[in-house]
Amino acid sequence: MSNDGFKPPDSAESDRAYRSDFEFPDDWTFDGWLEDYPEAVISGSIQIPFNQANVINDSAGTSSLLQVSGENETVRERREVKGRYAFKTKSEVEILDDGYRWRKYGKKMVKNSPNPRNYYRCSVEGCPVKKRVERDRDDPSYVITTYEGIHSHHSAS
DNA sequence: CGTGTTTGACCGGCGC
DNA sequence: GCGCCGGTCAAACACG
Repeated sequence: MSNDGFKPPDSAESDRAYRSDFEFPDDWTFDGWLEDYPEAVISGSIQIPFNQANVINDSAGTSSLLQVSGENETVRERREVKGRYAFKTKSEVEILDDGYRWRKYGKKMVKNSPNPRNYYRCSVEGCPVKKRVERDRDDPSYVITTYEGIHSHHSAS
């Protein structure tokens, strides 16, 4: 398996240096693929459950890759800490259909990155889930999506 | 009219 | 304090 586009951190400290705008706490861990977003779409219209994808953990078990081959081959990296999930997806499009409806509520330029960060909230009334979408500043062919919170519902819309 | 986007203002935390 | 920085609000706007 190729790790192109993703360099596993030697330590939490070096990883934070590598991606300093992502505030992963020191004790962030990988603990399995999303149960909360089982229907996430990888790219375009290709839709597969996460648990059917190929999962690769690094030796420390602190990060992982999700690799899916197909006509739109996509590599994803996922990290999790305390209900916050970050994915790195190789994709030309930033609007990745993950099965939920989102309402954009903000957009900011972040320091040291030429790319804006977009803020979305789940469209379902009262649902607390938010996500951020931005391009990887080091490799703009990747889109980083960070989910926060647990849906208060199960239907996608 | 219903829903979602755009965009500058606003706000709170933090370092100096 | 003050200013920077990231996150959110909300009024105006777009579009079916």
